[in-house]
Amino acid sequence: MIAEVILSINNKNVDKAFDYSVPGELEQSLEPGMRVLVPFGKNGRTVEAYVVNIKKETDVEPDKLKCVSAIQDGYAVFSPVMMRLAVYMRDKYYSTLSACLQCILPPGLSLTEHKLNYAYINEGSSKREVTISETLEKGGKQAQVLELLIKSGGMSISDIKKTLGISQSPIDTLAKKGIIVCLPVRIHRMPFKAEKYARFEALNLFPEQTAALEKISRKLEPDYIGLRSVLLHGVTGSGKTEIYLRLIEKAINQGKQAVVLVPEISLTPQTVSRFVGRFSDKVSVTHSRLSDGERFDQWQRAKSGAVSVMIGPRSAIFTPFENLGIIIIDEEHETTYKSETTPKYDVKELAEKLSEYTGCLVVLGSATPSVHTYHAALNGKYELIELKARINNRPPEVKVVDMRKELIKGNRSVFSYELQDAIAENLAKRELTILFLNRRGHSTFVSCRACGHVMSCDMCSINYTYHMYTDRLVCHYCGDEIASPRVCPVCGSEYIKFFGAGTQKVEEQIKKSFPFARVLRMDLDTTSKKNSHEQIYSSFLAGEADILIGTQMIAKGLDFPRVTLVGIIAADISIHMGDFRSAEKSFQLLTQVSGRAGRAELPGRAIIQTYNPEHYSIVYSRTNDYKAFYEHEIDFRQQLDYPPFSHLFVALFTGESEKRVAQCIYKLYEIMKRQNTESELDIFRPTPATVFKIKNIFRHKLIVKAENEEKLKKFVFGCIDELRKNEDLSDITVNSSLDPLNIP
DNA sequence: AGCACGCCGACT
DNA sequence: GTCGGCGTGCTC
Repeated sequence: MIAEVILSINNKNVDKAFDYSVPGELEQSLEPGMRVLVPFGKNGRTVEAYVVNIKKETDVEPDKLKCVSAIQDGYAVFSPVMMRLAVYMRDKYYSTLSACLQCILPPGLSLTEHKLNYAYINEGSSKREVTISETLEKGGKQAQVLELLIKSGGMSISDIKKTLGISQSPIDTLAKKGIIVCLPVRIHRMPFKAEKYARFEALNLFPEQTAALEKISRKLEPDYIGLRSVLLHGVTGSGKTEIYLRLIEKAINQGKQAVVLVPEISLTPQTVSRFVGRFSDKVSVTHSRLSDGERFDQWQRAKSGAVSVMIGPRSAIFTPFENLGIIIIDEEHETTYKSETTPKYDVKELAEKLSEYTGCLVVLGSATPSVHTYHAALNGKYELIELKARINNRPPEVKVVDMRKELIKGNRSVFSYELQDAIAENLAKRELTILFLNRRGHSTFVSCRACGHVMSCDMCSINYTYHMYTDRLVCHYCGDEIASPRVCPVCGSEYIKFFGAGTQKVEEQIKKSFPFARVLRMDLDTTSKKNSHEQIYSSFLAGEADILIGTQMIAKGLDFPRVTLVGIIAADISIHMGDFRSAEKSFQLLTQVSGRAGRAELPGRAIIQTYNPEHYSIVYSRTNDYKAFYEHEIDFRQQLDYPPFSHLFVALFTGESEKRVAQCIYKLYEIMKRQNTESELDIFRPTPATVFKIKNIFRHKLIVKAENEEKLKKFVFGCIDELRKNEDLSDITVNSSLDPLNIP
């Protein structure tokens, strides 16, 4: 018997199947999809490997053939479907099969197996206990451990360490002395308790929802033939979640399982509670804040059939369900669905493949679908299903305020008169207000009025952001901090101006204008502590504040039922990002934020402040007209031949020496120019990245545009290989991506 | 990736 | 005459 294996070595040179003979005693138990240990190389070092095939014969000469040394887990960690998916990923994302297989496995698979993680008192020694307590240092660490174990009878080692605030060594010593025993115990860590969640009963459906549900659930019938991908385009509050829940219920009733993908930022207890409230302990959740062991446990629970629904970020697509019935991708337009590390997979593409392999249904949901997906839907790749009605409430009334006119009127504050009045009104009515500020790229910068010098971080090409509480300047890329300058470091002038508005400035201004208003702030600074996010949210919901000021994070995932006014302080930011997708991103963000207003029985309104009131992303988000926005945007994309009409390749070269970075990427450019004989590809001159320096590392990028994805991939990766042959790139990091959602 | 093999310069 | 530089090629 011969096993074909892929080594867990992430290198193109060894990314191929190697044959090993299987010793007789393993023949019975070995199956494809298992992890094994094999000797590899001249000195036969032991390497982990994945069995991809089992066969009778091999072409490898008998004297070369080595033997599988051991089986790792005793079961197949890869199903045939996941193996197939890995092969697809390798080809599609230009990666190695090894890296793809490792990406599919949960982190912590290897760690937990044989670790001694549980300790208890050695029964044989209990009689000697007293004697030992004499010999042990009183109040010493070993004595404390012993005392704890006597009290509890037994504990997990990590808990002992946490409770006593000690290291592993006292425990090891006690174990060595034979006083306690350490064991590997399978402890099922639960990241949440199902019984803590209130039951979430099925809601009555509105006619539009019923129609949508019927259309989609037909696709779950065993005899259904046709398109198995759906784009559910439903405005905020149109009841997409109830449709998801009904579809999952149907899949479960058919003995199938469901994967629900949610952007990491939206993976809040509120989101989870809907699913747990409906399906209780059939639901499992993974997310990046879980430990490797906890994530492994959730993976295990899915594999063993203990749960039928997995909620998680993009990596949850790899949940090892036996009989997957449906994949739901909520907020499908979010850019986090594309991985930024190799293999740079796009989870929507993987879902499509899984649907092809297993026949499962794929449902993409969004109030503001990505241009890419909507275009695909109009071209028959997805069945487009729309929900136009908002349940329970009216859409918010959206006002756009031209800030240029405010300046003419003599209003130099961050709030327009209109927004000020609205806030005052809301305070008087005791209704809740959200003020949204997209701080990214619009940092409050500090400059000299005399010479115009802008204070910026020496290590990153980023202007410092002023933090009022600490009266310091902070670089938001590397975290560097300096004291606020009193005089200009260049010309010595005392006229320093603090420009723009950060959330702190907004908070300060609110407190000045409305001294009695109770204000909460939610941004990176106030949510750095664990659970602070949750605390701010619940305190706002409990009515402990009138106004919530925040960045991105208040736009996503959190439900604010009692908010009737949303103020968008500066809508312009995302419009000027120098990326062909900035209008799309801006439209999505504005629509999302305005949609926070008026989610209960109270009507809501949103005020958008901007210097570009005529920009189409603002015009159409004001009227909440997705279709009109899409038409405008797709036209623009077509005229300039941008995606989805073409594919973009972006190479990012980074390194300590700017000269070397520029030189190397220029060499790549020259190679590309030379090889582009048919002029099929558009190759742009390399330029510094938008942020051209981070922590003293220089960044330059090069973009190639082409119609044919396969040709583009072959071409660019071929050129990079060519460059590596001619040039030592050991001082340069090359990061290449195809159709990235964020251009550096 | 890791390691051995191999073919040319300065040294006990 | 050897020690050691890292280019090339192989690993079941």
